[in-house]
Parts: sequence; structure tokens; C-alpha cells
Amino acid sequence: MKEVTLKQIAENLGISVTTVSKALKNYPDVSKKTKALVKEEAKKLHYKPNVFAVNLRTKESKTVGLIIPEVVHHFFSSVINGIIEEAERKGYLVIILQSNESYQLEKKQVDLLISKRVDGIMISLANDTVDISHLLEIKEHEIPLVMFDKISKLVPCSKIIINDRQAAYDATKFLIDSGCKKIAHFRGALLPQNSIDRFLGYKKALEDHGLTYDSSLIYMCERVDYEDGRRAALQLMKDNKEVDGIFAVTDMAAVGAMTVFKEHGIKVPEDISVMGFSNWFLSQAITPSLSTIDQPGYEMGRKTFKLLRKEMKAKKAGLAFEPQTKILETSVIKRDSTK
Amino acid sequence: MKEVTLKQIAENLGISVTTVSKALKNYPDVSKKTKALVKEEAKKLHYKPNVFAVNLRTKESKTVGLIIPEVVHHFFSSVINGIIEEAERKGYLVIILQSNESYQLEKKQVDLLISKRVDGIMISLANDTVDISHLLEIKEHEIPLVMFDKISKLVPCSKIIINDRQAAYDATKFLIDSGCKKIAHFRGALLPQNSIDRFLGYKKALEDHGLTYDSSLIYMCERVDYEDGRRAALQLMKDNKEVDGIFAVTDMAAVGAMTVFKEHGIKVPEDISVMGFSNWFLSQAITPSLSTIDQPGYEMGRKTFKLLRKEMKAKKAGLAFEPQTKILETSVIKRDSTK
DNA sequence: TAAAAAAACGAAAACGTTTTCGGATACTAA
DNA sequence: TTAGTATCCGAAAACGTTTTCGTTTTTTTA
Repeated sequence: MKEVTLKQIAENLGISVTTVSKALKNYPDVSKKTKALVKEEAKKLHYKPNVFAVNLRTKESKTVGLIIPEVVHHFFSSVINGIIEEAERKGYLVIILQSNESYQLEKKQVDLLISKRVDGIMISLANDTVDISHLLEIKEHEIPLVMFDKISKLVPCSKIIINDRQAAYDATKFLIDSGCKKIAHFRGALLPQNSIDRFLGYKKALEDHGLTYDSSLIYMCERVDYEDGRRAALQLMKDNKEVDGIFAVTDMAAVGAMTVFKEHGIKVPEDISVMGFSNWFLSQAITPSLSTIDQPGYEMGRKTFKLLRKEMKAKKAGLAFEPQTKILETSVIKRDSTK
Repeated sequence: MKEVTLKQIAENLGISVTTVSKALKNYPDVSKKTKALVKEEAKKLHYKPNVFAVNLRTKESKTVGLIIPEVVHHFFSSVINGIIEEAERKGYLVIILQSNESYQLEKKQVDLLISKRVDGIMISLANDTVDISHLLEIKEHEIPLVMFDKISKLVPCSKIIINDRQAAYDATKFLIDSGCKKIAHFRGALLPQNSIDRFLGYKKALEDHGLTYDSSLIYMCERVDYEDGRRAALQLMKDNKEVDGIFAVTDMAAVGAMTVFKEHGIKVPEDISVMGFSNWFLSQAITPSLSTIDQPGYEMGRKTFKLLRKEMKAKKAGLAFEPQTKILETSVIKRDSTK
């Protein structure tokens, strides 16, 4: 059972490899008759072009790379979903790598993708990525690059993001409008721009509405997860600050806090309102359901690939491409954890 | 900025391409001196082998394919995590495709992976996959194949699974041991083996413990999700069967049911016990926390790739490979939704 | 019918690597 | 010295495709 090649078909038909190749790709300088003959023979033998050879010749792999901090994560897996769906539609396959929020790994993986000669790269940065030389290297290799969600403004490439600051502002304002007078913030790690922006949005909202910002109401959730939320809530209770509202950096942290409150007989939202961020599936399934900010992961994935493809097309055509930044809409989702 | 090739290095050093290639791969018939020279030059020029050429020559892509019903899914994303981690460790990249539980898509994607000439394929079947010709085709192309979780016994290939029937038996027995006398089952779709096995385990447990099986206590959760769980629970209430326990096919369905109960003042576990399946993250975050069966997704992913690699190695060495089936351990996790 | 134009085909190079196998050089033993 | 043996190197083929460009064949035009 030997592999079927152009040569095989050519020999069977007594014509040249060149003509076979051209016939299959509908070149104008092959007669209709020959084309038909070739195509028939190709079908009969179940001819499939050898992608390895095609790649080598065309210098294209029809494959793109995706580096993501975490796969087991509602938001990111939604993004993945959007990306691979859109990519497949356009004939591209997606190689997925997970940086585990580690800059070292991320750097290695970028190298990997470059040496794999993917046609484009999409990336959401690890928390501790500050050095961006590996990203610039991508550009040096002239590989189209799109960053999404967790980006670095220093890299001159297309970006798909939400307005974290505005969204956090909206969330906080929502708490204020619902009557909260003393609002704590469970913030994320210090480095990533998202955490910073959400923090700033929170702060701005307080100031704009006559509430004084109090740094002792900021609780750190390094990993922005359930456990962090629990820890922060316990600390909050111990501090006894009489807080009547919490804006948490993620739904996970918010849920962690809510379970602690439940365990201690603190009522949500009667005693304290809780606002999350991301609208993970989980937030609608718990009781009380969690008010939050809707962050459109699936759409972000699709848009990310679409933008990448635009750039890949431009590159192929030898055209210049001006990096674009798209900001996706978020919205406040009112549920039962707020008044 | 031309690409650096072996030829480039060879010319710089005044030696042949052959020697350069061999030097870089530490062939024994190249002198230490030349090797050092070549390696130095390669490093200086930042030489990276052209994978396209390597692929063509070696007929290997160092890439494997993964087809999965759904990415946004706690269990499957855990599997993905395990697979890509293990793969990367061994120098393989993973192309991920999503079948969306559609046989048609799954078939197309198998074709895609075959024509991409991946070195191996891992797959978890779509719900409506009954025809297995596309899977046999993989074998015909002599591409190593491993199926996991949702498998078909008819395909002669390695498999990584859990014992769904036993696990369901354990879950049901747990409900019985905790005092439940009338246990309903929220089952999954009719086709997939998992649903069937979980149903059978449930049934067997009842029979083994002196409870009569009653088909009117079986509620269908076609998509095994939150909404299905809600619907089934509402129906159950309407039917007024005085059920005191539920074994749900997934945690999602179980959580859906629990929220309905909560909305209607039915206490879990006092009025009714609920048992889930999978141990998704969510099950520990809700209140009351959900008792469930632990299904080790991450481990399943790692084992799946490991087995695939074994087969790929055997193939490369020209050795025969006997398909293996590995059954992973599950365990009952006792939480607050059961007595 | 000859010349010009159009249509159809194919030889060959190229993509960059790996690997076989024969040849050259240097070294050892008699 | 010669023969034999390591040691080192390189020519060339191969992987299967794409594409340029020149050649041949057919058709059209005068």
C-alpha cells in the first residue's frame, strides 16, 4: 500500500508530473480533457497531496499557534472554542500550548512555535511576563501576531481586549447605585494589566461617587481563584470593617467569598453584596446567583483569529499591515448576589 | 535577513552540507574539531532546522491530533491539560479539534488530521457516533490511535477509560447506604456507552440491595447539562414520586436539579439526596457542596498521550503493537448533598 | 499554404534536509 | 615499504510538490 503521489498518477496516464499538478490546481494551460482525466485518476487512487512537501514548497503550514495561561478555565476555554471554530472554517489548524502563567514556559513555547513555522501566533500573556523580547522576536521572524485579553501595550501588534477599567468601573458603580456605602475590592496579582485596570476602575468609581478610597479595603487574590476568595473573605471578616459590598476580580474569587459568608451566617446580598467578573458558567449555577460582568470569551476567540487571518493574508500578498486594537463590549449582569 | 540553512553554514566553513548536517546530529564519522566548528557557527547564525524539510525527509511531524466533543467543559479541558503537558514534555505539539458532539464534524476532522499527517491521533467520540469507518481509516493509514472516555469497543485500538458501570454502582450504593429508599436516575443520551453504563450500574446497585428498579424514575438529560438537570427536576416534582435520592449522570445536571429544589424549598440532603458524577470544580463551590464521583481528567490525559507515544515508538521501530486498555480508578467523594 | 498566434505540455530547478555509500586521508603493523 | 585499518569527508539521491520558462502542437489568419 504505497502512498499515492503525483508521479504515480502521471505514470498511469503517461503524462508528466507537471501537468498532473497543474491539472489538479486548475491551471489555465491544461486542456479540459486532461484535467478531467487527471482528476478522475486522482479520485480513483484517493490521492491526497503530501502536506510536508507542500509546506516545504509554499513555506506555509496552514497551522497557527495559541499560547494561553490556563486551559482549565471557563473564560479561556471559551476563547479556545471561538478560535478553533473560526480557524477550522478557514482551513487552519490550531496548536495549543499552556504557559501555566509562567514567563519561562511562555518564552520556550514561543520559540517552539517559531521553529514549527506556524503561519501565525495568538497569545494571552502569563501573569509574570514583563520582558517582551520573545514577543518582539515573533515580529522579527515576520510571523503575524495577535494578543488578546492579557496583553502588553509595548508590543506593536494587533490586540483584542475588553476595557477592564471601564468594566470594573461599571461593576463598582452598580454596587454603589444599589446602596453600598463601603465596598471592598478583591484584587488580582500586582503585575498583569488586567488586575491593575480593574483596580483602577474600582477606585475611580468610588471617587466619582463620593466614597473615599481606603487601601485597607483592598485584599490580594494572587491566583484569583476560589481558595484566594475564601482566604480574603476570612481576613475581611477578621478585620471587621463593616463592609457592605465586594467587587471581586473574578467570579471564582467571588464564589469563594460567598461560601465563606454562607458558612458564617452572613447573608448575601442582605448583609453584603458581591459582584464578580467574567460571567463564568458557575456564576449562574450557585445560590444566590452571582452578579457579574459579562466578558465575551467566545467572541473574543473568533475576533482574535479573524484579525490574525487578516494579517496573514496581508503578509502573503506582500502588503503592509497596520496593527489594530479591538475593544469588545462588556455588560453588567444583575443576579441575586446584589440588591 | 535570509533564512539560515545548512548550506549557509557549509559555505561559511568551506565544507559540505552533508558534514554540517552530520556534525549537528553528532554522527560518529565527524571529527570533534569539525563538530565544534559547525556548532559554533550554527549558534552564531541562530540556525534553526527547517521543520518542513525535516518533516518531508523523516515523514514525521512531531505533531499529534486531538478530537474532543467539547472544549468548554471541566472534564475535557482537564484532559486537554494532561495531554498537552505530557506531549510537550516529549517534544510533541497538539492540534486540538472540537467535534461539537457531531458525527459529521468528527468524520471531517479525522480526515483533516490524516491529511495533515499527524504522528498520532487521540479521540473521545461524539454522542451520535455509531459508524466507525472513519476510525478504521485511521488504522488503515497506520496512524497510531488512542481513544479515551467516550470510546467504541468495536475499534481495535488502545483505550483509556474509567469503569462507568462500577462507578455508577458505587454512587448508587452510596445513596442506598446513606438511607435512600427511592432513588431516581437522571440519565444521559441513549447512544453513548457512558450513559448506558452509568444507567446499568445504577440499576444493578438497586437490584443488589433490595430496591426494585422502576423505569418511571429514569429522567432523560439529553445534553447532560445544567438546563437538562433543571427540567428533569421540575418534572420529577410534578410527578410527585416521593423520591428521596437522585443519581445524576453529570455534576451539571445534578447542580441544575439542586437549584430547582432550592427554589422550591426542598432541602438537600434532608428531603432529598443528590449525587453527581465527574467531580467538576463547580461541585465543591456550590452550597450544599455536591457529593460525586471523582473522574480523573488530568490523569486520563497524561495516560492517553503516554499510551499513544508507546504506540508511535513501536511503529517507528517497526515493532508490532498490541492495543491496551487502561481502566482508571474512580472514587466516591462525600460532600454535603448526601446524608 | 505559410506565417503568426494560441493552446497544451514538460524539463528542470527549487524548497532544505537526511542518509547511503564510496573515496580520501592518516595512522598502524608487518 | 606495503598492506591493512581507522578516521573523516562529500557527492548524490531522495522526500513530493510547485512554478518558471522553453518547446511542441494545434489553431487561426492572411
